[in-house]
Amino acid sequence: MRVSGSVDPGFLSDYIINHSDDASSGSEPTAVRSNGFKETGNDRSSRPQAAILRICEPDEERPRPVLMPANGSSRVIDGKGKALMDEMVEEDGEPEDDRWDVSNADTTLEILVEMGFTPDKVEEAIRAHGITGNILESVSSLANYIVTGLNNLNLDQDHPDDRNGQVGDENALALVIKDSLPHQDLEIFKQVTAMGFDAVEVSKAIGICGEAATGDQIVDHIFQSDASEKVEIIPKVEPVEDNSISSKFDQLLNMGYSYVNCRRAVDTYGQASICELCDFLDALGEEDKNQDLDALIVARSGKSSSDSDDESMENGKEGFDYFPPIKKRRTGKIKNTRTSKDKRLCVSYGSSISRNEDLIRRNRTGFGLPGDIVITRTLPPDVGRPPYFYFENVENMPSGEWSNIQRHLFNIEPELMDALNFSVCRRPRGYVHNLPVEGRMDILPKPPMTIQELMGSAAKYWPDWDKRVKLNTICTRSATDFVWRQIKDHLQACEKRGHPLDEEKKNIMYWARKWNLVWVRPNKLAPLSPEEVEKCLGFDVNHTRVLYSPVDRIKVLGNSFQVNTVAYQLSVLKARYPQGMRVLSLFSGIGGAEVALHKLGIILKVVVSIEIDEKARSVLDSWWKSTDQKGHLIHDHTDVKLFDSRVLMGLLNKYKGFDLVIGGSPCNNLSGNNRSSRVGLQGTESVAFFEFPRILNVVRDFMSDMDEELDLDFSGLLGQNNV
DNA sequence: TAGAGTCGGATATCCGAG
DNA sequence: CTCGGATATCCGACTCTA
Repeated sequence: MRVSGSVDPGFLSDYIINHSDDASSGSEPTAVRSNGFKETGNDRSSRPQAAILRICEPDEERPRPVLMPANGSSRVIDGKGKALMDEMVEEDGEPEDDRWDVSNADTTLEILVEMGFTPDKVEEAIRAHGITGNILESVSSLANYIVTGLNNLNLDQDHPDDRNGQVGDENALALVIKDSLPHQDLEIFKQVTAMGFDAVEVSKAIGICGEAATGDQIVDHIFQSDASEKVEIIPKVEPVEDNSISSKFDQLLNMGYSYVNCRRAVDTYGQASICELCDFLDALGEEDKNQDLDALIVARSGKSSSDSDDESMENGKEGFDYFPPIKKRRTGKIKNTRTSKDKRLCVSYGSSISRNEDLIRRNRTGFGLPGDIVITRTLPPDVGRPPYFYFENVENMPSGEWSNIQRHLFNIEPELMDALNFSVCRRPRGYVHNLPVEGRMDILPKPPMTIQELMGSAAKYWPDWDKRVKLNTICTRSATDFVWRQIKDHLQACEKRGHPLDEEKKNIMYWARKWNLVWVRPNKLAPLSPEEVEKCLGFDVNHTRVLYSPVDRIKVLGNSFQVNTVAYQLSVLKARYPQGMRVLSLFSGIGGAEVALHKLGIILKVVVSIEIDEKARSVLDSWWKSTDQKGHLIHDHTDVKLFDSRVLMGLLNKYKGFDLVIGGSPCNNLSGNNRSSRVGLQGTESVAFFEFPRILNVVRDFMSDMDEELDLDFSGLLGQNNV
């Protein structure tokens, strides 16, 4: 296990910069969070770590919530650092390290004291570590040195006598922290640091998340914050009294392991201790090594974990509802079954996968298909609440881009779904959403599920040697004459001869698969018609007819959702919004989301649709009119990049918020089909993705503020009633 | 490890309207 | 003849699957 306890250099550099600025100005401090929102000193939710850690006397009021250190404190330190360094040189001689720099000693000492460390502790750390020429490095390494000791504290010691020097310096600092935190914060601080998270990170997270934050939220924040990426956090493991599988699952989740990995761990080794499960999860990160939990367990306890758990699992006595019935665990050594594909997925999704997960991913069944047992999931309360959001994009992105998307969408793992399960065509997509997953339902009528169903009477021309039942992904372009030249000779030879040769079959099938060609007459292949594509994607026939040009119709359809797939995932909204929904539809295209909601029978009270393509907009307009919608379609905004907060706030105020933010951002720079500019999310078109979280956050903040106001109104009413 | 699949882009050429 | 829109042609790499 790696050593925990490090300090975010980013925070420190900010701190140092702010420190130097503020020391001279003395102005009311204001910090800017990474999300761009300003935090003022009067807002308790913005209470930064420096304030939390600041030392205060027992009778002193809680430190004022400022990010900058209190003015004047440096005067106390003035000269002490340099004196200390001089003393060390006198004692130990001049160090050989040329980075040893006395000039920064005062500043480093000052900053550490401002951060809340006792001068004595800082002095001890300096004596042990020295000071380099770089202030940031010095502060970071010294703070780590001290905080590592802090993490090992027993914070439950609460005897007043301890303050009088009966415990060490670290405990003195711990008690200072206790004094400067309200009871609730302290409990959370203890709870989260007990998981092994860095005390400074925890303090910082508590400061940002505010008074009402739960332990889960603090952990989430740490993982979601940019800072967390720079900090290697290995949870420490405490013995647990509650040995139920669900409890272990919760604990592992709270420690910050991914949902998928937690599932894998308890699925495979539900009866192992938390400590062992953590080792197993850590081992998953060792991609090139075969890990064997049994061996770990035996090495630690001398007893195999496989003795007793099979029985209890078979009995299913835990009643665990996080996932389908647990399979009997394997005994003996665990082979490293992870293929290179798994490893790539690890990079893409930030987690590793088990055989079951592998199966789910290979079939792209997400949290379960209609009729399956649904795999439920747990989202942090703050993430799982309305407004709901739903983001879609191609599954096969350049490596790491799904991870990037996740980071901007509350670290929710994408649900991999292939429209093949709902229609005749492949369409492997990733969906990041905060929708509930229980109670999903399919919409009727179902689209054709096989090519033969799709082709109707023309199916009789299908040769028996073409074994295709499903189509490949529908793209934005059809086959051209070039394709015909490739297969024309083969087809003509077939016609003359009456049957194809193996080589001809192979060539014909290559192009037929590549361009989704279907048999429309004997020995005659053709690309799908726009009407057939509409059927495949779950739209009504002639949904795009308003465009007239088949090329345009194919293009806008190729960029669209598969309606049945999306409707299945959105179906949970039907019962929740019986009066209808207010929808903010980004990258609307031809209205796949709107059509899905409509087919679900959800009333579209308001749809604010943003789509840059005029042709696609005209399709949605046409559909809206043809289906006689009673709600409002706001279709004035074309470019999400121009959809700024001012405009958005106007709409939010007008409609009192949105219930759903939905959209699939451009995949141009992500699709494997793109040969010239598959550069990832930073590409010219795909960069528009970042507008999704930007807009979503504005909506969430607005809705959150509205909820608070309602709460206030409600409490006011209660008060009146009480009177 | 070979085969298969991918919400595509840039440029050249064609064609019809004015 | 010019211009603009539509169509044709050429362009691999990355990733998953069996």
